Amino acid sequence: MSDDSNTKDRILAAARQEFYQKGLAGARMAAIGEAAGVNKAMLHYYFRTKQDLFEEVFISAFGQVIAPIPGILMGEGGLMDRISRLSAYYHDTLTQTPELPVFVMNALQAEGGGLLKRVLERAQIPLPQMLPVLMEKIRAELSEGPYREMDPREVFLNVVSMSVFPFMLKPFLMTLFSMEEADFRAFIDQRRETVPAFLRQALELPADHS
Amino acid sequence: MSDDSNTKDRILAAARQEFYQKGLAGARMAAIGEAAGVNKAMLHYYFRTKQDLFEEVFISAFGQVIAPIPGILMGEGGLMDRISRLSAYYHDTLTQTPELPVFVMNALQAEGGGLLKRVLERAQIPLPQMLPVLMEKIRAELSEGPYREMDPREVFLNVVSMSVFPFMLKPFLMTLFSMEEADFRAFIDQRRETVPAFLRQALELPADHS
DNA sequence: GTCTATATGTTGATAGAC
DNA sequence: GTCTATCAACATATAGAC
Repeated sequence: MSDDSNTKDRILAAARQEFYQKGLAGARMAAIGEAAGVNKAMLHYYFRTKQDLFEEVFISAFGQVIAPIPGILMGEGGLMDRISRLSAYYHDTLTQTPELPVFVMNALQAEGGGLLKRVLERAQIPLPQMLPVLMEKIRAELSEGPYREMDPREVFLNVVSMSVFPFMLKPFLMTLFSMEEADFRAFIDQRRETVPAFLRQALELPADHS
Repeated sequence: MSDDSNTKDRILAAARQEFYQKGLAGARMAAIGEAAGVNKAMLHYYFRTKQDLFEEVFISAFGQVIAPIPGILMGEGGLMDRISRLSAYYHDTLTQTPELPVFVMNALQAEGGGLLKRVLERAQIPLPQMLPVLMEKIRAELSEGPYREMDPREVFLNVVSMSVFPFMLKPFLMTLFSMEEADFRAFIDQRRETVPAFLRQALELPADHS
């Protein structure tokens, strides 16, 4: 697939770096070419325009963020187990690529609704169709199991918020808490355990003492 | 202060709109001028360069996001009350300006650590000095009150994550959950109550039944 | 497929009249 | 303070040789 000896893939990898950090408007085709070890002209040979190259990168990033959701949340195990798996998935993905969420959300905010619609059509992403089913499943589990009453959309939202947002705050946290790279890593790593525990405490009813 | 009959303030207001949505690189000086009802040249008359104008806007946005934290979390009342007030503050601010967090975090990611350092020096923001005191206060309250053991930084992080991140997901949520503007508003408004409740359940120890 | 050279269009910024 | 006119500096994109 993404072979580094393949020119097209080297360009894509370089474009990812550049777009992730600078966004569509801030990215420079020359910088991408240089990082990929080829001339600017090659970028246009493989991907007609900057916009096209950008959307290729965006679709892949977008997929990384939302494609795994249905598989994880509709998969095996109890509700809390699946929630923990989703949280762990984001933790692992974003540990490797912490710039991902800011890139995606900034693109969505800057390029307007058109981008999202185009991407949902082009890339076959099952989430939009799955989501109502998913929410109904969670709603049913919440009302059966020993859980507090909650809007299933809010459960979903709280899980994602606590799992993803701290990575976006990385530059923030490092400055405010006087952290080095290793400190941040240690801090964020402990959340791999504490986030699911926190969610469990918030969602589960306390054991009956009678 | 920000008087609409004042040219400088009209420019600042227009710049905010433009920078919030498009970021530094994507924003156009011509667009800002047009929105402010003045010529491009005026922007340079009041704010020498695009970069200067941007940093003016960024500092104000950054302050809106973090300046109120010490006052709220060091203020009156119990821990849960102050946490609820912080959550409510973000809720109200971001209801009016949902683009704010993506703008701030994108700027931080794109412009690198230099921006943050410059801003913390220029704008007198007390948070960095206050934060250790704040964390120690929370730590003490957690160990005294009927709360679960937790890293106070994580408490802080979870509060902010659940309060802020959903606003960043606005375009996402509207598409995925098939919401109109009014639907989103209703959904996010209910969180003004449910988020503090969720946090309380996660943090407080269940009442003793004996 | 890959490069050099160049066309073409924007954009931030300034000079200077009013 | 505000405008018009203009400059200089990129940056994307293409043409064409190898």
